[in-house]
Amino acid sequence: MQVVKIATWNVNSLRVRLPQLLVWLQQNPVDVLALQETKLTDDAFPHAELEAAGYRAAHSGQKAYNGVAILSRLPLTEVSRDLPNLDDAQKRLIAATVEAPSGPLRVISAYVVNGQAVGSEKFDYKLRWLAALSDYLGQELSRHRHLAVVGDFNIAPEDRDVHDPEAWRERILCSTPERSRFRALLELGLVDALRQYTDAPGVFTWWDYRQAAFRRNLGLRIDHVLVTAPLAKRVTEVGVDLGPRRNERPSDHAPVVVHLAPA
DNA sequence: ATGGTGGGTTACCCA
Repeated sequence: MQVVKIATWNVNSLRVRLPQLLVWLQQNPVDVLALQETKLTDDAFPHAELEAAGYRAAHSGQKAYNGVAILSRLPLTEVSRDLPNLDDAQKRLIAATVEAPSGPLRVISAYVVNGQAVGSEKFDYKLRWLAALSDYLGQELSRHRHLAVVGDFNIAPEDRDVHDPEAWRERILCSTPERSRFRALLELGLVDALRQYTDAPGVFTWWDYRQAAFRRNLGLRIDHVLVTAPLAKRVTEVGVDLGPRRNERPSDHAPVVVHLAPA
């Protein structure tokens, strides 16, 4: 049986990032790649280019904003694009079952609401969206033993995930209500794969385009891979690939990659 | 205290 490699990457426009994505997949032939912020309608999704690279894909997108996808070298079944319990026009969630030789793996690609500023209307929408995600994951966990929720959570779970915790204290991405909602996801029975792998501070996945934040490593860890306990036992490696963030015209996020030993 | 950068579209946008 083979190791299964899964990754997640907020590409901030798949139209702009597709060439970089194809290069990255060639160098990092992961089995599954979840994307966020494709910013494409479904009819504009580059299925042909990805198929030529060996990947089929399920996408849920819209014009200009949001958009999530799951790319896979293995068959995808049971694709779902709904977030129950929330009347939401924004395309922020897609789920599919990856039919791996070692057994089915449920993958959910999520682009959590950014929230703009603590206390704003968008912040309220973020908290409601996270509550609906919790409800949905509760249902999914009752059906799928090997499940991974991956994507841009727009939450830095702890101070060690923030370059300057005092400057970010109770600000968007770091506030207590957001961190409580993130902990609630873990309390459903999910494990933060990166934190199972390492206690190291200063592991970041996002750096603002402004103020040369990447060069100065002013980052936050807001992209995550959450796995069920049976999957957590199979995790052998978790890493953030800084390579794509060094590209010209990069996404502001870096990919997170997880290796799973055979079941 | 502000604004900076880079996606998107042509907006009092979104991150």
